[in-house]
Amino acid sequence: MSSVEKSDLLKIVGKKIQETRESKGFTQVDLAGKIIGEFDTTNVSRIESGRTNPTLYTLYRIAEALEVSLSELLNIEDCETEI
Amino acid sequence: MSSVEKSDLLKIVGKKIQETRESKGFTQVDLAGKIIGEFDTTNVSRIESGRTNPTLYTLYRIAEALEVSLSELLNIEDCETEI
DNA sequence: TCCACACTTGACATATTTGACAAGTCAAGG
DNA sequence: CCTTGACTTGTCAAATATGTCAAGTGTGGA
Repeated sequence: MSSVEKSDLLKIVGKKIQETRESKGFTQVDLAGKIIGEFDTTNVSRIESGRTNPTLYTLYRIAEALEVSLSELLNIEDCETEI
Repeated sequence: MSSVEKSDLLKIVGKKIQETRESKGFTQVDLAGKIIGEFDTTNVSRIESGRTNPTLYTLYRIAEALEVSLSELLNIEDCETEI
């Protein structure tokens, strides 16, 4: 509910993606390789660092590659907003 | 896990947004009005019908306006994939 | 019939994501 | 040193999301 700013939202979600990826022991290269369709490590990097505002479908493909649900990946309720 | 196609994903999420909006008794106009920043009913319509692939921040703003979490709004696990 | 409301659809300009490639940083190891 | 691996950063073209306006559809009420 906290009405997070756009740039903070992107950073929070990016960090969540990064944490999930690392917890699975994947590198960004691994992740990009597992994603459906074409996907460059460049994009992984940009999304993880919050420099880009990914689309729903992109988030979905990342969630799939990370073997978690979209819902889990975007569960930012309990996130420390320590940006 | 079912590896939904892009167009189906957009329709499923769109429908979920519509259902959530209607359950709150909002019209598309109400919703657009409650969304942070500029937002047109045109966009609500396009997103609900799955004709557009919304960005993370757009989804977040919609979730806020609907008073649900992003995670809830994108919980499509239990969705009938009856497209 | 006429009007208002809710929603859809088309077109358009602008901004931005995506995808692709090249180059740069930085750390660990040979 | 030098190389390799992981990641970042820049640029570019193409596709598309967003924001805006205008017009169209359908429904229900006065």
